[in-house]
Order: sequence, then C-alpha cells, then structure tokens
Amino acid sequence: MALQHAILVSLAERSATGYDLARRFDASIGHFWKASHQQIYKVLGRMESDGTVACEVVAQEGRPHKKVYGLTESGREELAAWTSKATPVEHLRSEFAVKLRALPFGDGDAIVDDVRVRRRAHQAQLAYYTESAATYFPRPDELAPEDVGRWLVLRGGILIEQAGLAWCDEILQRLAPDEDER
Amino acid sequence: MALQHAILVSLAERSATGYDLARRFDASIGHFWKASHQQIYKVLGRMESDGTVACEVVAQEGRPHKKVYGLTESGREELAAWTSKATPVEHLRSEFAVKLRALPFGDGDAIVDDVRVRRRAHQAQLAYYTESAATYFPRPDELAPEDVGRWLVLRGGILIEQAGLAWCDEILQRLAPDEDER
DNA sequence: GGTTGCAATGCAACTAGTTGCATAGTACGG
DNA sequence: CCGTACTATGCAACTAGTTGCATTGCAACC
Repeated sequence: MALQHAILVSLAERSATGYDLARRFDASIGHFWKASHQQIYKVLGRMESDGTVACEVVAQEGRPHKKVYGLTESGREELAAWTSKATPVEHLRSEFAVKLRALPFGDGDAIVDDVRVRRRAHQAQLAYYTESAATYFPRPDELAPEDVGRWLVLRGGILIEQAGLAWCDEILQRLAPDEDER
Repeated sequence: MALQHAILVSLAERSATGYDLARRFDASIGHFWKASHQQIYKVLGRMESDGTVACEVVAQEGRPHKKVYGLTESGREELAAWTSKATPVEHLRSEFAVKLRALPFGDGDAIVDDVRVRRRAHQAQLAYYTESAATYFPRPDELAPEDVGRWLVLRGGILIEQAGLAWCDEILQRLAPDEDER
C-alpha cells in the first residue's frame, strides 16, 4: 500500500483534487512512483473512509465540480508514523535484465535496438533531472530545509539514470562495437 | 506477464522443477526478478496448458515425486518472439524516494537509520556481484558467446548497486555529516 | 524422541495495479 | 457546426503478485 503513502506525501506538500494528483503522478513525484487516475481515485476513496484525508466539494463555473482533498490530523500522524518505521529494501525488478539473459535464445539485433531505445530514454530522463536541479536548486549548498528531500530525490534520479546510461553503453560496446553510437 | 518470460529463459538455460525454479528465483535470475514458489507454480501450470512448457513426472526414492519441466518447440518460439519485440522501458518505482520527500513531515533520524540499512544492503549486493563476476568470468575480454548475456546482466547489477551506494552516501553526507560512516 | 530443516507440490483468499469504458460540460481550431 | 482536447470523476473486469496454510517423508541435530 505504498501508493497511499505517496498520496499522503503529495497532499502534505499541497492539497489537491484526484485530477491534480494524477497529473503530479505523471511528473514530479511520478518519476519515482507512477499511478493511473483510476488507481488514485480508488485509493483516495479508501483513505477518505479511513479518515486520513478529507475533502471539500468545490463548485466551479463552467466546469465539473471538484473535490479538494487535504490531510487530516490522523493523516499527518500516519505519515509521520510511516517515516519512522523502516521501509523494506525493495529488490530491483528488471524485465530488461531477463531479456539480456535471453541473448543466446533470441534475436540479438532486436535486443540491440531495444538497448538503443532504452539508452535514449535514460538520456532524456537524465537531461530532465539535470535541468530541474539547475532550475529549482541553483545553489545546492544553501538549500532551505524543506527542499533537502526534493534535492536528494533528484540526486538519486540523476545517479540512477547515469548508471542506466553507462550500462547501455557497455552493452552496445559489447554487442555492436563497430556501429556509431549516438 | 513477465514472470512467464523469466521462466522461459530459466528453462531454456536448463530444465527444472518448480522447486528448482523457486531456488533460482531466490538467487541468480532472482536478483533481477523475484518470485515466490506459489506464483511460480501458478504460472508454470498456465504455461503447461498453453503448451509452452511440458513436464515429465519423475519418481524418486525417499522423496516426493517431482515434475521436471522443459521448453517445448512452441516455448522456444515464444521466447524468440519475445526477444524480438521491444520491451517497454520500465519506470522506476522507489518507495524510498517517496520517503525522502517526506523528510519535512516525518522523523529525520528514522530516515537516516533507514538509509544506513539500505547502504549496507547495496554494499552486500555489490560485493556479491563483484565476486560472482570474478569467479565465473575471470577473463571478460574472452567470453564465450553464451556467457555474454550473463556477464552484461552482472555488469548492470554492479552499476546499479554502485549508484545506489553513491546515493546513500550523498544522503548521509547531507543528513548526518558529523557521524562516522562505516 | 522431539524439533528443525529440506525436498516437493499446491490451494485459497486477498491486495495492488491495469485496461477499458462511461459521463458531461467547455473551449478552441478548422 | 464538427471533431478534438481538457477538466473532472468514477465503475467493472481482469491480471499479477502476496500471504497464509496444508501435506508428506526423510535426515540430522541435540
């Protein structure tokens, strides 16, 4: 039930509708935890009946009404309680690694193509994180206390994408050494 | 249905019982795709009725009988077909990153403890991969063709764990700079 | 002689997440 | 005026994975 906690964090940062949350989970926090709007509405509904969040229905002109959710006192407690107990170390799960192991039984060229796609994705993501870091945290040595978490998360993203990129480069060097990598 | 493909790869490398597979998914291939024995038996059953694997029941003395599974022709085709089509790039999903973002709303000391646990886990995993690489592939420049995939997977593991370790170190430097890191 | 552990298989109930569909009004481009 | 896109919410059916339990027999340890 980790989505619950991701929602708690997101709502702690700022109250929002399910729709807003869905957009945040497409960007920002969503770089580390994806969720569809269906799943968000479902969990949000459960959280409301649990009492960790509460909503206020806001009528809008020319738009559907919306339900703005915020944390309740019990939600804030739940969030604090979650941070204070250890999160089990998640093991990585990479379909891509499985596929690499399938090299002797499959189509090497297709796998190389796959690596190239993946390499570009890592590059794009890395560029995004790097720019975000430069834009929002131009002086990482003088961070406001409330920004430390976000900065560290960005740093994690950067390190992980760099590792992914380096992996792709090693693979390409091994499997397609003659071709121009770009 | 990625577990299916992981099982196909594992059985392509060597025929096995469900029990054997469960052990492999605790080590080896399991470093990149975990699965419980329950899940394995379930999927194996479905794969048998799909005709991608077939089993032979082997009686044993003083032990329960066992079902040794192997790939069928259709299983080999399915595996090759899977390698030849692109795997969607999986987005990472890190409860830990979410937790970091919860820093302003939670218990900083507990989070630091969590980072230490995580750091040790990355260190252990890195040591395991490094040793495996040294043991099984002492001469990475002269790999047999069938070993290339396994070698690249190990390299990926090493790069990812190094990135995880570096992340933990950055976090600790930021959040607990005075304390001895070891 | 009892407990623990290994080999070997599996069912049942549950939780989490995905995919597909539905609705409804507004705004904007062609 | 027609189609597309955005705001906003949600249900239903399905797939994947987790958790808990059950069985059988042997070997080894204390």
